[in-house]
Formats: sequence, structure tokens, C-alpha cells
Amino acid sequence: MEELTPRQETILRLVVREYVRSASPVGSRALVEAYELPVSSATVRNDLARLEALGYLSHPHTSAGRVPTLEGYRYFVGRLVGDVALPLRERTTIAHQFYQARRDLEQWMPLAASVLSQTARLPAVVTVPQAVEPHYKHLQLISTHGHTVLLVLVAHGGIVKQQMLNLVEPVDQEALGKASDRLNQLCAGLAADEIETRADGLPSLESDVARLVAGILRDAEAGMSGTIYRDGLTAVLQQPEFSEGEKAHGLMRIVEERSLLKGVLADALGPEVGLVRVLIGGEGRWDELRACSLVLARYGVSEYATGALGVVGPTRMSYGRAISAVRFVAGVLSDLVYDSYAG
Amino acid sequence: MEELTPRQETILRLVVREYVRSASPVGSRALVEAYELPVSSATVRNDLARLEALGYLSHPHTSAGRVPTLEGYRYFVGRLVGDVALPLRERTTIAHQFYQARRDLEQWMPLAASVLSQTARLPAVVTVPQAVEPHYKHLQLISTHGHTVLLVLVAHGGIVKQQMLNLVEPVDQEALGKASDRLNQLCAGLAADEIETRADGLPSLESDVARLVAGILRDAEAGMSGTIYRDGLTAVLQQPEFSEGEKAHGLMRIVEERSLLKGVLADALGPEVGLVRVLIGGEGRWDELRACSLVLARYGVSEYATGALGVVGPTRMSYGRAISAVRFVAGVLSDLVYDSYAG
DNA sequence: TCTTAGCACTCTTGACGTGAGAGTGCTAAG
DNA sequence: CTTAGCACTCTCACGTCAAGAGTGCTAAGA
Repeated sequence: MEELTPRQETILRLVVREYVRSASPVGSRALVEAYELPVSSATVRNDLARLEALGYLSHPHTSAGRVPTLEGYRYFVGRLVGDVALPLRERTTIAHQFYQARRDLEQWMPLAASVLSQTARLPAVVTVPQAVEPHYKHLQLISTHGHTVLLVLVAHGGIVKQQMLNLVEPVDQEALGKASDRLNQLCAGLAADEIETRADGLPSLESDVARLVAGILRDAEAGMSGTIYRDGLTAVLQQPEFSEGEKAHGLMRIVEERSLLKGVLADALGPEVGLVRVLIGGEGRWDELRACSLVLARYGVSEYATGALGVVGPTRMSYGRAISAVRFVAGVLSDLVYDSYAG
Repeated sequence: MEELTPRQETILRLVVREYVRSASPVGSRALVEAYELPVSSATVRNDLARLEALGYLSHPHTSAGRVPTLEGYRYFVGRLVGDVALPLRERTTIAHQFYQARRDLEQWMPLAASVLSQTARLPAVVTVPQAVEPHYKHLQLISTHGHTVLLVLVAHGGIVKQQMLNLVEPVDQEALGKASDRLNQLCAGLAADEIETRADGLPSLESDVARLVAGILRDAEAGMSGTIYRDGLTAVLQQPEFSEGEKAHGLMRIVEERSLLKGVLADALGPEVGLVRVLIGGEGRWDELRACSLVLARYGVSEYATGALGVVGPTRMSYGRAISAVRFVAGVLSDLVYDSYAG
């Protein structure tokens, strides 16, 4: 495949930009007029035909303008989006919002989703950071009533997990406290496997709790467990491509269906942090995403804990804005995770 | 306003049922044929005209069938929906799902939302139970690194809150443990106000933490803080009324916009548990809900902690199914809350 | 008094045809 | 390589028209 001439690249860029703006096929004359190109519409037509032959543009029908193909968007994203940074104003606003929130994952996650969706003007998803290999830090058993006990487990990096459990016979708070203390001494800093090995030698209560703790730590590791925060789902419903409802349904399904989303995130993102990945039209791997694009990134600290975040939208989206929003919010969250996990 | 004759009630019920099923205005002949009424279409027409005069039905245009008005739906819900219980099969499936889940709010809430939306076949929302007046139960301060400390607070009823905090100067784990112990002795069973009063006499670290704890307890009480779980947003997008996108946007906004939803829940539901409330077309109080209906209930234990749950849909929804689904899931959650909070 | 058959009337809906407009591709000249 | 000109194609908006659905009314029957 031959190179594009600089003018052809410009034209491709302008077609994408104009189509993203107007949502209707863009013609040669409109292009020349809107961007005051120094060539005539006939010249543009030749280039458009060339771009179409190369598979970057397509024709809804004979007498309509051009529309970018998936390949066209990919070329655009790969070589033509300028590396737009978020305006300083937006950056400080975002930073300020995080600064004001309580220092707590449960505050940060929905805030991140909200900020991301508002900045990108698209539906956003954020997953909770998952420890790469969570380690035991602290355990507390708290008697609530009768046989019921509340278990609160703190893992390294500030992950807090809680669970109710029923004992076969009541145990008083003092005994629970002793059991907690012993496990805390015995298991500090260990991962799930090691805790399980040591569980065997312990008295019944402690052994049960230890096994439970190992299970919780393993769950936390599995990655399939983390909550997903979403926001801005409505942001996209006014878009003309979703006027029919059928397409809207497709996009919503992606955002809503946990397993699908988890699968895509796991497949598309490697372990490295900070790299923004753009999936256009499912990339042939996901049929459900054929009409959508995703802009994703992993955030966090590679060796300790990472999560994923991103926006979902129609293929006709403002990739520049989406990419810079995702990159910036991922950076902010990475900093927050770093602060929490450094210990 | 006069009474409806029994036949008029039947006809109103059938119009609602048929319109909910077919989504298009229902005419006299169709009604007679579909339900094999023992009267002629002309008779039905007379009754339809009467129902229209009373404001229960309306006419999109001269030669179309009838459509229920908001008043019509209200009459239907108030007097004509049979008290349909969920089939045993569905009830056991639901109970089983809750039984299988881990005993933990973070598992129950999304499960409840998912189950509710699947049972009612509508978007569902569930709020976390909020303690009526949360009481201090247990505190743990855990050093992570340097100046940063993780605070884990357990309130009565199994509510666990966590927060990071920065100290002006580093404090080692031992000192943190001592501070936790002292506060645990001093504050056990107290509410926010009392904790704050006692904070004054304490050394700096403990005093600061106590004040923070009071703040967290107050936040937990405020009701505006609780997370909202949602599910099944896409369930409704195929419905013909949302083919245009504009209406879909309205409904989605209700489900997504925290403050709006919180406001409606707070206004519409009293403190009592278990009563199912049906809001049709915003009831004149909420303009945003003009095209929607909500079926809501409060669950939990009145004196200890309650949350809200419900489904949102177009006014043309299956109220019978929605009401029984909401009632049943509210019951299940109430039981779970009762088990957790009894201590 | 209530019910019903019959009928005229109204309004929507889809099909069809038409003209304007937009945009293309091609050709030939600069 | 660029550009003006032109024929060609296709959509879209508009108007017309007939079919169909459903109503309201009237008058007769139970």
C-alpha cells in the first residue's frame, strides 16, 4: 500500500473532523469552503476517490459525501490526531475535585468516572484497582450478635474487605480479639497460598478464618471481582446515530454487561500502565463492538495494583478529546494509587 | 365523580393490559375480539367514550384507539391490579442467588439490582441501607507508610467505612494501636455528637481522629452519601416509546442523576418499610418524570437502618409485575438487613 | 333504559411520482 | 497535476391518493 500524499492526509483528517462534528457525509465542496483549502473541489474529489480506493473512506451512495471507514479512523488515530493536551483550566478543575474528595476509594472511583465522562463527553467506565498479589495486612473480628461475626480484612495498599460470617457456636468478643491478634502476628505480609498452608496447624476458629481470608485475598486478585463504576451513559443518547434506539442498545450493553466489559479490558490492555489504547469498531475481535470505539488505559502502579478506565462511544467520536481525557484521568488515578500503595 | 360500572372497570383494565402489551392505541373491536367480550363493539365504544369523559382514557386522534391517561393508570394501579405474587419458581431462584452470594453488602447490592431488573424487566435502582443513627462500634488505625494512615471504622450494623489520612508527623504502628484502643474504650456505642463532645479532652492525635470519626458517622447518616446501584438500563431501550432517543434520554437521566433520584426517593418514601409506592408520571411534582413511572419501596428495619429500591420505566409498564418484583426483593433485602443489624 | 347494527365521517399510513439539490465521476483544457 | 464544466445518480421533501382503522351518531330492538 502506497503512502498518502500530505494533502491526502490533510483531507482525510478534515473529513474525519468534519464528520465527527456534523454526523453527516462530507462532500468535496463543503470541505473546500469550510476549511478554505487552496485547491478546487475537483482536486479534492480526486483525492477523495483515492482515499476511498485505499479503503479509508466510503460512500453511503453515489451522490452522497464521504464517510470515514474503520480503517480511516485507525489511520487518523495512528498518525493524524495531534497530541492534544487537556487545557490547563480543565486540568486544574479536575485536580481540584480529587483534592476535595475524601481520601477513600469509594469516593475516588465514582468521581473518576464522572470526571472522565464529563471531560470526554462520553460514557465512562472505571474499574477498582486490583492488587497484583494482595498481601495480608490486618484482620479484625467483630462480634455483632450471637453467632454472627463481622470480619474486616485490610490488605496491603489500603484494600479493605468485609464479610459477615456465621459461627456454629457463639464466641465472645474477647476470644475473637485474641484470634484476630494471633492471626495478625502469624499472617502479616503473607499471600493467599502461604496463609492457607499455615491454616492447617491452627485451632478450629482461627483455621476457618484463615482459610476464609485466603479465599478473600484470592478473590481480590482474580480480577473478575472488582466493581465497575460507570457514568455519563446518557451523554451519548442525543447523538444522531442513536436516534433509532437499536444502536443505542448495543452501546449500552457494552457499558452495562460486566463480563463483556471485563473481557475486553483484560484482552485489550496489557499490564503496563499509562499507555492509551484505542479500539475502533471491535478490531474484528468483538462483534458486539462493531459500531463502537473504546479509548482505554490502565492506571495504577504496575507491580502493586492496577485498574482500568476508559470511555465508550460511537466510532464517530472525538478521539483527540477522548484520548487526552483518558490519559489525564489515568495519570491522576495513578498518582492516587501510588500514594496509597507506596507503603 | 361517579362510580364506574363493573363493565367499565373491566374495559379499563383490559385497555391498560392490551396497551401495555402492544404499545399501540387499542380500539373497541380489537378489544372485543381479543378478550371475547360478551358485548358488541358498539357497547364497548360507549363505555370507552364514558371512560374518556371521566379522564381515564384519551384519544391520540379521531380515528385511533384509546390510550390510558395518567389518571387511568392510577385508577388501574389503585383498584384494578390484582395482587399478583411472584411465581414460586422465580421466588426460589432469587432466594437461591442471595443464599449463594458472599455475605457482604458489596455482593448483595449489585445482586439485588440485577435480580430486580431481571424480574421486573425494567431498569432497577437500589440504595445502600443507611443507619438511622449510626453508632461507633470499633476503630482501627493502620500505618501504611510515613505520614499516611488508614482508618477503618466499623459502626453498629456492620457498616464499615475507610479513609486515608495524612498526619503532620509520622506515628508508628504501636502508638496508632494504643490510640485505637483508647478510642474504642471511650467511644463504644456513641453517636456522632457525643463523640465530638468527648474529643475536646483528648490528646491531639486522638482528638483529631475522634472528630474525623464523628464526621464520617454524620456523613453516613446524612442519606445523601449512599452509593446507588443500578442495573438493567438497557432493558428498556428496545421499547417503542424510546425509539426516538429523546425520551430514552429522559428516563436514563432519572436513573443516572444521583441528586434527582435521591430527591425523589426521599420525598416519595416515608420511613416505613415494606410499603410499595407507585409514582405515575411524576405525580405533578417532578417535571422530569412526566413520561415515566416509578415503583418504589423502602426496605430494612425501620429503627435501625433502611434503604430504598425500585424500578423505573415508561408509564406504559407492567405494573403488576413491577409491584410484585419490588415487593419481593424488598422483603428479601429486609431479611438480610435484619440478620445483620439485629446485634 | 340499555344494547346493538349500520353508516357516514375523520384521520393516519403507506405507496407512488416528481422536482430540487447535492455530490460524484469523467473529460478535456490549462 | 490541477481545474472547469457537465452529465449522471441518488436522496429527500412534498403532494396526492387510496385503503384501513376507528369513531360517533342514529334508530331500532330487548
